[in-house]
Amino acid sequence: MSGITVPRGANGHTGPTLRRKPTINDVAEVAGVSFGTVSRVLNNAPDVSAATRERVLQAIKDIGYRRNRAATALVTNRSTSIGLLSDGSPRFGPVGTLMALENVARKKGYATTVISVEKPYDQSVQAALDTLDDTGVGGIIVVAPLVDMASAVWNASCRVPVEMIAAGASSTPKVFTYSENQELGARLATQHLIDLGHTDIAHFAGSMDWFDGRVRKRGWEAALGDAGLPPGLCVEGDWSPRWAYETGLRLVREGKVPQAVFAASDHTALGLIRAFTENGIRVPEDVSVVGFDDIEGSDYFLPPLTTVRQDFTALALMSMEVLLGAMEGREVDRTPIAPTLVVRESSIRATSPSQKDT
Amino acid sequence: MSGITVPRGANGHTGPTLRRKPTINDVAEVAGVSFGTVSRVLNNAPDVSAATRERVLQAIKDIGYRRNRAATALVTNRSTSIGLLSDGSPRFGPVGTLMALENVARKKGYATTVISVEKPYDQSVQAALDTLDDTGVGGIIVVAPLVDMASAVWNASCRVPVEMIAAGASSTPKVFTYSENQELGARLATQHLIDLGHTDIAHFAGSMDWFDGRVRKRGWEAALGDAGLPPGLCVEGDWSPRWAYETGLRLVREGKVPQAVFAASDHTALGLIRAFTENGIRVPEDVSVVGFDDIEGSDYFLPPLTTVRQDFTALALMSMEVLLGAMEGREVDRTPIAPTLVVRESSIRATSPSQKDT
DNA sequence: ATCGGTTCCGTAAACGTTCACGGACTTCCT
DNA sequence: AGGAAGTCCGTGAACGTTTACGGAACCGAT
Repeated sequence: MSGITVPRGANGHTGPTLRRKPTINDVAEVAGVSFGTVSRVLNNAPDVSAATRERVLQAIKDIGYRRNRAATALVTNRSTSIGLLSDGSPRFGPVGTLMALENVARKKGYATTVISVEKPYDQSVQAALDTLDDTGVGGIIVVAPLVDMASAVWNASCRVPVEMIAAGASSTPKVFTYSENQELGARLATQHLIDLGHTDIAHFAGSMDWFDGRVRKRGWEAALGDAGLPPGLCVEGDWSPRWAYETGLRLVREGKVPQAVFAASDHTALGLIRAFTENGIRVPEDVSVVGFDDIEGSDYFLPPLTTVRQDFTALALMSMEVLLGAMEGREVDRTPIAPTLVVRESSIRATSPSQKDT
Repeated sequence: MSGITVPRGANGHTGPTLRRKPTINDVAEVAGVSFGTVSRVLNNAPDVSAATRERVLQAIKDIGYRRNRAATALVTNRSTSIGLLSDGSPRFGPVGTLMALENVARKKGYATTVISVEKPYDQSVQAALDTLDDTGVGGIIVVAPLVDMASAVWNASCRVPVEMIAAGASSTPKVFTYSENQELGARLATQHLIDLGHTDIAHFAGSMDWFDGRVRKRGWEAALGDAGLPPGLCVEGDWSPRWAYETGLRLVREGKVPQAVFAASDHTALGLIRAFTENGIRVPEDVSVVGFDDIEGSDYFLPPLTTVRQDFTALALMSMEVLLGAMEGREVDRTPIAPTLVVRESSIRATSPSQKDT
């Protein structure tokens, strides 16, 4: 089983395989020109007649020539791929961003190589940045929802431009950031509850280890403050339905269930809705809840969830624009994307004045 | 804004940047040896004394040398990265697989470049394969849940080994497949319902455009057949909660709600549970339902969902093993991973004999 | 002292491109 | 007719490695 070696350059599978990758010289030969000319048509340089260009193009097609990226990268010292760095979490936001990023990169003609990092970020981030640099990326976008990870990025050094997508983190000379305006999203959600007549609005926060958690909480506070409302109950969790369920349970046990709650994520909302429902507290009749993320299926929760949706495609588009700008020395506009509120059935007008009113 | 050009090799940002990437020659110079020797220690070839090796290593560290992958790739004609191809869908299964794949690749010392394809697969798949080949990947894993995409892969040609992760698709000489044993997963789910005493077991299927949809349905049929039970109602959808909700509604309208249902995905289960619950049909008291996927939060659905979980990490590990095997001409074991059933509260023992019994 | 064998290291060619030069034609003007 | 100015194309060097080859220095044995 293990003694079999494959000749260099060959591979085990059969089918319509080429014997050897054709080079620029092969093309030159069949087209009857010099390799220099082929190179010119490849980079569509001006100094080549229409006739020979046609001939070369035909030759390229005939023998199935494809440009060797390694050779090109070697001589030009610039690359046609960009690096993506993320924490390994399969969470909704990061993954959505990643997918969208790959999409726009491809459409702009860049390949993306992604690598994810793990827990002791101080080491892993620098290593990942280096690996990415090795593979010849022209720039790097890091999706850094965790503040630990972000500070590792700040401390790291890198030859190529690094952009960080991190809600509410600040730019440094070395790495600049871009993000959705999640604070606005949180304000939208809270304001919606306020507009519905609620005055006792609690927050089931996400983890404060995440920028998203921090900034969503800040938005909630701000909306309340602007409306002249006292800050409601705020509990800080870890985004999980489990945590939300358990603290939801605790709240009903202690008789502290609020009139309305802004949950930092749809998953959080899911957990607390279960806690309430299981105890005869109806959503939205007894308590309104709004989530954040608009994950798949949130429109079919019981009840369908009012939530805020982020536009990952727009985010990806913009941040790619920003990175490309940095790579080419351009300056680009960097106003953040605004999320939108989507109103469904989990939030409803306050019927009675809040029980807590004096 | 556009007249500014950056000197070649430089980039806009400041910080502890290196002026030029040090080469093997720079190392040689500070170590006082020839570049050949440096190359030897880099590839830890035997013919170098401990003393000079140490000196070279120190020099490498001192000037922060890193090997230029493009140059290496150019001369060795083998690469240290593998390509990942997927459809762009952010669905649970594919994304989970992708993340896991990246993880094991990294741990094995391979970078991954991912690219996703869009609708007319006949063209886009071949193009993507070519692009991947261009970037110098040593092999490609395509996550092909859609049968259209898979056949595009079958028809495409590629120099490097291609592996497809597609449940229940067959291998061809050109591309070999690997997958979880999802049919087993579906059997497990259905058998669970049978063990609970249900005899009228319906299937809310996924899309038949997906291997996963096909194979999960097959598993349901097989389990029923093996138990000597008549095939129950089967409706084919598109995985969405919306579809499941609406056909769930139709079923109650037509008085056809079954005793138990195996839903092809958790999202499907979510939709149909809402349809039932809204109409006073209780889950699990009136109808048991089991899902498939174990998505985040399914343990906090109302009620917590019995479902089947796939081990993406194991899947990724195995398929990487298989691909690496193909790249190196080895043969490796290819028995599929078995998913596991996770029993929660949405499925319950049948109380009365099925209403449909004659 | 000479020789064969090790051990270590330097040298040159090659990988497939890009790019700056410069040369051979053609064309057009005076 | 004799350039000058274009137009098109070939040539050579370079990019940073790997690898095969060969040579210098040393060793112990004759």
